This record gives sequence, structure tokens and C-alpha cells, in this order.
Amino acid sequence: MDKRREVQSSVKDERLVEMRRDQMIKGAVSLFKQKGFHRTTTREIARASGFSIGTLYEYIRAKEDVLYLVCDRIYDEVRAQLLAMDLNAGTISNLSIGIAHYFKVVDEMQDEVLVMYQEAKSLSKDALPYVLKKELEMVQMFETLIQQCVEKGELHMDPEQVHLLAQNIFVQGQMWGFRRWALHHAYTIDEYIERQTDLLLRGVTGYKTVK
Amino acid sequence: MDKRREVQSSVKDERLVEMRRDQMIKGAVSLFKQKGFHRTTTREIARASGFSIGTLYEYIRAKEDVLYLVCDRIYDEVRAQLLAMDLNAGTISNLSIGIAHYFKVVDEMQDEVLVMYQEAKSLSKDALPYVLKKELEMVQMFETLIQQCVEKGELHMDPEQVHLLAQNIFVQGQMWGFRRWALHHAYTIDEYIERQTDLLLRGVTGYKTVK
Amino acid sequence: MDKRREVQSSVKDERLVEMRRDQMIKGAVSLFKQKGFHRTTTREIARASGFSIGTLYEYIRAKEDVLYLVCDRIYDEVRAQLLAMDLNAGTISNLSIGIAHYFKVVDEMQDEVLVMYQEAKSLSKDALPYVLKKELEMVQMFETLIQQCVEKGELHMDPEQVHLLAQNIFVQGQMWGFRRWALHHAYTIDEYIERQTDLLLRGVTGYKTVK
Amino acid sequence: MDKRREVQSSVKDERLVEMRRDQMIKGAVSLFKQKGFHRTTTREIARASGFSIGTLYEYIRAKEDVLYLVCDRIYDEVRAQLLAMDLNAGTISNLSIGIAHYFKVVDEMQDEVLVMYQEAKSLSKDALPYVLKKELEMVQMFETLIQQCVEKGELHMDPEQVHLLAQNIFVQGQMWGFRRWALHHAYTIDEYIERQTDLLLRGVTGYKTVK
DNA sequence: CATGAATGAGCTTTCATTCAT
DNA sequence: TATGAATGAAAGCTCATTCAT
Repeated sequence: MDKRREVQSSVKDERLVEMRRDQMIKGAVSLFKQKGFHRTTTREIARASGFSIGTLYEYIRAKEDVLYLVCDRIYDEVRAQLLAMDLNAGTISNLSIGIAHYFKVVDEMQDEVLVMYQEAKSLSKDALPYVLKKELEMVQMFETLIQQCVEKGELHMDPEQVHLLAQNIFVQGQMWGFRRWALHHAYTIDEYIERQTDLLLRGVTGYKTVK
Repeated sequence: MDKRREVQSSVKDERLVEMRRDQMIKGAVSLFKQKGFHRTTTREIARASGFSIGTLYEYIRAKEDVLYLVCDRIYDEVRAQLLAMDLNAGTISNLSIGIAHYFKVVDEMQDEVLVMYQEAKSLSKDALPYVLKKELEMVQMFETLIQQCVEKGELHMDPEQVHLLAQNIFVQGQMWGFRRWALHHAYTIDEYIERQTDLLLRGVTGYKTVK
Repeated sequence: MDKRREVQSSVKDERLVEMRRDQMIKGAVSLFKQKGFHRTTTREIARASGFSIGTLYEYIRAKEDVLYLVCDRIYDEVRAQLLAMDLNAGTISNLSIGIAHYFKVVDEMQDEVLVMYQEAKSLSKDALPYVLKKELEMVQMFETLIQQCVEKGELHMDPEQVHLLAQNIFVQGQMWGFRRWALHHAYTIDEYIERQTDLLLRGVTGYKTVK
Repeated sequence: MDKRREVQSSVKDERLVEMRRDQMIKGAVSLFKQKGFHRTTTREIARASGFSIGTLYEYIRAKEDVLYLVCDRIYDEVRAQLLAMDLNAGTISNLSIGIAHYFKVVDEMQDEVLVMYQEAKSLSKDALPYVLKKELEMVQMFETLIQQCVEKGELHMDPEQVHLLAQNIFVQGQMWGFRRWALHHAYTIDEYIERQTDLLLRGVTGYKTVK
């Protein structure tokens, strides 16, 4: 189920590996955010992680592994936050709570989401599918949420529209991160949530545009 | 109006500069598409452009200039295509024609749009604003289109929603390029246009969901 | 007599040192055979020896010590095998038995001989003489064997020729190892022995060319 | 016929390539002689060649190419010197002149021969055959020389012995290089030639051991 | 004694950029 | 204007060696 691409480490102690990778991901995110993956050197990653270049390479095999670990971790965290919602009622109200929650998560993890969003494409053909699979899972959460509304008769949509709507929601969340320059000066995150929900659910019976 | 960041060239003959840069952009786009900006070398760009590395540097000052020229050009082309629409009527019908047209353009220039979309962030702090400004102009075209519908009473939205809707349309167009892996196997471009327009204009009086 | 260059070890228990070094030499020979001294890492040597890198360094001071131990050991083994012959009669027949025996030994220890032959030059200026001294001793065995034939009147040679002949025999033994690619497809070891003995002893009174 | 493994160069000018490679080979030989291939760095090779590390890599693709070029060149030079002899008469006298000539060549190119002899094994599986093929050609020159004596009735040997004798001669030439430590203090090159020829041709009718 | 995580000097290689021709 | 040989800073990565546990 949780088929994860293993990143080889020559260190045996699992706890240590976990700890070092935490440091590494933390350091790397802050660097990738500033200068992108390609302009960040392995030495910088090592320094930002608090250990030497030699030690860095005890925990990864190649620079790209850092990127994979970063992307993998970010998805896991975002997903964990979403799963914590546990919304099943299948009401419009629950759907909009779900959207709001997701947008909040994206807002809180802005840097991470931005990094992942912009750098994931630099992953090798080998690692990319693992990350895309996780993304798909998240989109599917929204799909389920919407589908339940359809089943309860609160929304009228065919499956294709449900699928596309889920993707739109997902992308609009990321958008808050990758189009900061165009959005953040115009809206607070709460305003953004309100407006987008408004546009997404316009014309839905029983949904009231917030005045 | 057309405040363009000049890329310095040591060659004086304007015609020649134009011609060489055309070659350069053409070559670079196809390379960036394959391997991204950072993994493409200046030698490769020169070769793909049909001249030597020395000549390449007669027309640019640094590698980044190529990226800027590429982004700049792509925006210009997309914008030119949009301007060619010349829609002013301010009806819902015209708006959806505008959206369809933009999506078609994005579909036709998929590679270019993807390149620009993914690599623009590698532009220096210096060049980025010029590109973002062009993007803004394009968003504003949609804003105008929507605003006209509002003014004619065909749509009911406050200015903030208009602004956001315009951005959503713009991003959904790019989405067709940057989420190919998730969209192209599910929809043709025409289906995508139909579905997205559907979702964007749901609940708009007088708009009929396509059966 | 057996002036051996001591390789420092921080472990005091002599038995243990002996045992560990046996493991180490065995592991190292098989690695050096495959990839040569320089391309073999200390970690690989440790792993092939059945202990950790830390432990390896309890029994040596530097990587080069491993090479020295390997070379030293191989010479000792070859020499032990030669000494086991115990030929003193001073007849041509005995000489050719000696040659045949040496060639057989070289054949059986092909890998080891090849390793030592190819890698000994990587020994430091410090260690080399000890290995060369052992080599000299082996050459001298042949010298003695030949000299005895001369003394018994079975061979007519001046001392210089005796010395050179001994070296030729020695090198022709190694040749079976280091020129496998040119020899092994043309001769079996027995044929090689026969032919070489033939060439070495041509024209010696009382020596009959086989066949 | 002269199937040579091409070493890729990004420099087009053939004359320049030739010249730079001459410098490179010269510099590399002197370094390899002192410290061996593995202990010599590419920067050292560049410096010894009189150009920068960047320039070095304009003329090779990888460090190993330098080794290949060195080996290839040395064989070519030795072979050229041997071919210059042009001995066809098929007399014992000519054979021994040939041997003497070869030994002299080896003596003059001692460093080069030693380098090639000790480092050739570090060539990749890819390049090795090309070098071995050249070696084989040189052995065959001696084979031909001997064979002609056999055909003229000056020597009595079967083909297998001819083949082996040729190899022995070849190896004994190299031996003068790789066993300096054991030979040079005992003989001058002329003495070495005399003694070895003596041993090689003992018992050959009409051949007089030099007193 | 044994372990293996940590270190960092140093390696090979790349590539944007320059400049003499 | 056009060329491409030359440059060297800087990158990713390795590995012999140490030392706290």
C-alpha cells in the first residue's frame, strides 16, 4: 500500500537515518525555496543540515535523492493533515470545510508546497511516478468528498466533472503557493478560501454566496 | 507600453540580431522542453541554433538571457493569439468562446507553455518582473472579458471575484500543459474545454450545461 | 634471516592478529584479483574479511599494509612450496623437475601470483625492498639448482649466465600468469612446461627434446 | 588494418589535436613513471602537459583515455622502430641482430615501456583488446623472423616452439624494463643482449657462444 | 576488542564565458 | 561578424582514516 521508493543509506541505525533525514529535508527545503534545486549545492545542503558533506552521502546516494526525500516528505505531511479531517457526511457544508482545510494546510506549508511544486519535475524518470502517485491519492480524497455529495443528491454532476472539479480544487490550493505574487497582495488566505469556494460552488442549490 | 527588458548584443545590425535570436529561441525551446534550462548547456543551444558558441555570445550576455528571450517570446506569441480574438460584445457566449480559444492556443503551444511555466522561476530577480507583467496583461484580458459580462448584467460578481475568476481561467489553461499526465489520458482538448467551461459557468443564468 | 617488515597492530593478542590477518589476506586477494588494489576500497576489504572497517584498522595502520601483507603472504606460500621440493642432486633431470614443480605452483596460485605481480609496484618505497628480497631468494633457489648442475659438469655456463637463466625461469613462471590471454588458449600447463623446458635446455648435452 | 580505437576530442583541428596529445602523452608518461596511473591526478597531467584542466578535457573524454593514448603511442613507436629493421634474410645472424635491436629499443624507451607494462592492465575492458592486438603484432614480427630461419633450415623447431620462443624474446625485452632493480646493476644493456642471445640460441648449430 | 558514524581532503568532470584569430 | 580553443571555478561524489561508544 505505502509502496515507497527506498533511498539507500549506508547507515544501519534506522532511528539515526530518520533523524538525519529530518535535518536534511529541513535544510534542503529552505535552500530549494531560496535558489531552487539546481542552484543549491550538495555542500550547502550538508551545511544547512548541520553535518559534513561526507555524512550527507552516508544517507543518500545522489543529490537527486534529497529532492525525492523532500517531495516525498511534503506529500506525506500534507496528506496526513488532510486525512486528519475525517469528513464523511457528504454535505456541501462538509465539502467546503474540506476545501478550506486543505487551503489552510497549503498556506501553512507554503514554502514546502512551492518547492515541491516547482522542483518535482527535476526528479528522474525513476522517482517521478512515486511522487505523482501520492498526488493522485490526494486528488482522490477530494473526488470522494465530492462524490459523496453527488450520491446524497446535494450536487448534480457526472463522474467526469467530479474528477475535474477535484483536480481544480487541488490546483487552486497549489496556486495559492505558486502565484503568491499575484494573490497574496490581493487576498488574505481566508478571503482566498471564501472567494474560491464561492466560485467553485456557485449555483449549487442550497449554497449561499457569502456576502 | 511595451517596456521590454533589452538583452544586450554586441552585434549592431538589428535585422541580424532578430534573425539570430529567432534561431536561438527555436533551438532553445526544443532543448528546454527535453531537459530543462539547467540541464541544457550553452554549447547545445548554439548547436541547435545553427551557429557556434562564440556567435551565441555575440547575441546574449549570459545563458540566462536565452531563458528570458524564450519566455518573452512565448508570452508574446500567446498574447498575440489572444488579441487576435477581438471579442468585445460582453456576452456569456463570447466569454466562453474566449476561454475555448485560449485553451486551444495553449494546446497548440503546449511545449512552449510548459517550458515557460516550468523554467520562468529560474529567471533572475532582475528579469522576472518583465515576464510576470506580461502574464498579468493576459490575465487582464480575461478580466476585461468577464467585467464586460458583469456590466451587461449577464454575470453577477463583485470585482474581487472577477479578478480571481480570470486567474482561475488562466491557470486552468496552463494546467492543460503542466498536468498532462493527469488530464490528457482522460480528456481530449475539446472535452477539457467543455468540462471546464461547464464548471466555470455553472449556475450562471442563461448558461446551459452541455449535455 | 626472516627479516620481516612488521605491520603495526593495536591488538596485542598474537593469535588473534594472525587469525584476522588470514581472513584479511584471503578477502583482499579475491578483491585485488577482480579490481586491483587501487579500485578496491578498505570497506570492501573489511566486508570481504568478515569484519567491520573499524576492526580492519585495529590490525593495520593504512590501506597499503594490506597490500604488503598480501604480497608477503603469497611469496611465503610460493617459497614454501618450492622449498618442499628438496632437490639437491644437481642433475639436469632434477633441474627440469624443479622447473616443472615451480610452474605447477604458479599455475595453482595463478590469481595470487597475478595479484602480487601486478600490484607489488604500488607498495611504498618503504615496503618494496622486503618483497623484492623475497623474490630474490626464490631466484636464488633456481640459481643454486643450476649451479649444482654446473658443478657436476652437467651444464657449462659462467656465473653470469647462471644468474640470468635463473631469472628467466622465474619470469617465465610468472609469465604463465600475466600473459594468460596469450598462452592459455594455446597450451595446457603441462604443454607449457614441456615447451619451455625444451627451449631452456636445448643443446644441453644429455638433454633430449621431448617427442 | 590500423583499426585504432578513436579517442573523442571536441577540438576539430586535427593538427592541434595531434600536437596537444603529444604534449599530453609526454607529460603523462613522466608522471605515470613516478607514481603510476592511479596516483596521478588529471590536474597533474594537465599541468605537466602545459595546459589547463579544462583544455585537457577538450582532448579526451575521461582520464582513462590518457592511459590508452599513452599505451597506444608507445606500442606504435616501438613497432615503428622494429619495422625499421627490415630483416628478411632468415639467418641466425639476422635473428640475433633483430633481438639486439629490439632490446636496444626497449632500453632507450625504458620509461615508456615500463609504464605501459605496468599500467596497461588498468585499461577498461573496452580499450584493452586494442592494445593487446598491437602487442600480438610485435610478437608476430619475431615469430616471422624465427620462422624464416626454420624454413631456411638454420633452426629446427616446430611451430609451437617458434610461437613460444617469440613470446619469450618479447618478454625478455620488457624484463629489461620491469626488472631493472635486478638486472641493471649486474649488466649493461650490451651485456644483457649478449647473455640473453646466448641463452636463447644455445645449441643452435653454427651459433658460437661469445666467450 | 569491535563497531560504524563522522569527517573532509581531494578526486574527476563539466561548462559558462572569453578572446585571439 | 564568426569561430572555437582555452580557461578555471565549482560541481558532485568517494573513501581512507578516526574515535566515541
